[in-house]
Amino acid sequence: MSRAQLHKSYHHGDLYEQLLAAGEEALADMPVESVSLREIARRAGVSHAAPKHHFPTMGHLLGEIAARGFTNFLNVLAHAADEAPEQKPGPRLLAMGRAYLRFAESNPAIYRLMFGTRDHCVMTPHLVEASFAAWNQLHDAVAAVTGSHRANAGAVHVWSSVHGLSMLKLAQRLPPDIMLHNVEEQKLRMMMAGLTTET
Amino acid sequence: MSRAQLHKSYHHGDLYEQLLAAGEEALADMPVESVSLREIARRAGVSHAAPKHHFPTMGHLLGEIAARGFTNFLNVLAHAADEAPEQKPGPRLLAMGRAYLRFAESNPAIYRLMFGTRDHCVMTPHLVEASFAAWNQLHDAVAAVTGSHRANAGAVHVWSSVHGLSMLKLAQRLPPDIMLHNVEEQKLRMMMAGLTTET
DNA sequence: CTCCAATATTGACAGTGTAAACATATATCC
DNA sequence: GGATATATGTTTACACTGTCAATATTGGAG
Repeated sequence: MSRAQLHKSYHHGDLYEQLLAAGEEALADMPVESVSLREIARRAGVSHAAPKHHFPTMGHLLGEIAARGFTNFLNVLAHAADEAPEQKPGPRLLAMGRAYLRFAESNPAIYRLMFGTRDHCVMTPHLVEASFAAWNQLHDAVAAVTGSHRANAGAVHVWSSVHGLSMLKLAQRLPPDIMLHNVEEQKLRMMMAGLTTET
Repeated sequence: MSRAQLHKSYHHGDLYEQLLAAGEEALADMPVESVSLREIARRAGVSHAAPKHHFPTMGHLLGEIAARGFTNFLNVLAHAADEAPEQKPGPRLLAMGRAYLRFAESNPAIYRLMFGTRDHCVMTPHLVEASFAAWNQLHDAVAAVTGSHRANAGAVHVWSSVHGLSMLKLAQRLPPDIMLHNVEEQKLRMMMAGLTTET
């Protein structure tokens, strides 16, 4: 056991982190149905039962990955709002909407995990907290546009819109010739118009 | 083999139909992660390999179930439009929107299958056709409101809205105290307002 | 230095989807 | 009508999965 000490000890060090990283990696570069607990363990260079000591269940591992997805998501949206061409509530919200669509498109597997109908991931406290934080962020951005009355309905309206569009695109349930960039922009504007129209 | 002839012969008769029915039944009354091909075969009273002679793959079976879901869905929406309190394009579309939300809520498993990100079901020709028909129905209902220009963007807008709301509710990604019936109605009205506002 | 708790491995188990080999019933042809 | 081919069942086998129990190794506290 002389030189093994340096490079690779029996105990892994921070397998917890490594498993999360390996999981995100796997979700990013292989078909989602092949992402198994054993595959993630393989990628972390560890036996198939090792994760048990860090996550009671595969669902908990995926839940934690989803939680990270949410906090990353929140940061991306906040950044987008701050980079909006004009620092007023409307343009800020619109910039967040565009960033939302971009996030879903470029992180499809993690996005599905975040909003999956709990087929896989367990509602870990971290996940509840992170997803709630994301909701609050959106809610506040909407409230800045609508005023505090109608903020709830407004937030539901906006989130439904961008989430629905993201999911339809991911699931490829839209006719293939329809989703030109232009249509996406028009759709976002209809969303904004519905928000600010008094009825 | 005297009396067995009457009740249960070796050959099943129409296992194809029975498998679809058993699958729908299973999706309706057990947690989705327990719906396996073998479970469906069990429910149809047949060995686990029997389905192979009717569906090349479990994905194809599920795809066919999803296709049926879509045609049922189309009928429900058409009926709702015809029952709208006022036979004008706006009220008809609104009635369809409400029916959409109701359908998703009362058929959660099949709805998830229909719009799932192809984790499970295969894009069978039937499925492509049925989902395309549903899209066309919605597209026409929207076009009747907006006129043919902006019909594409309008249909994307409407479908995204109701689909997104349905999915968020199914996935329970909305704060639990927020989704009062009132909010849902407000959201639908914002959707309609966005549709008809010239920008 | 010793011993314990933490954390890894190995092996087992029930369950999965698919495929191949085998059995039986139905339909077709002579 | 009886042989036979085809459709459609069953059984068995395989590789894989998530989880658990038993075992091995290690780092750190006393």
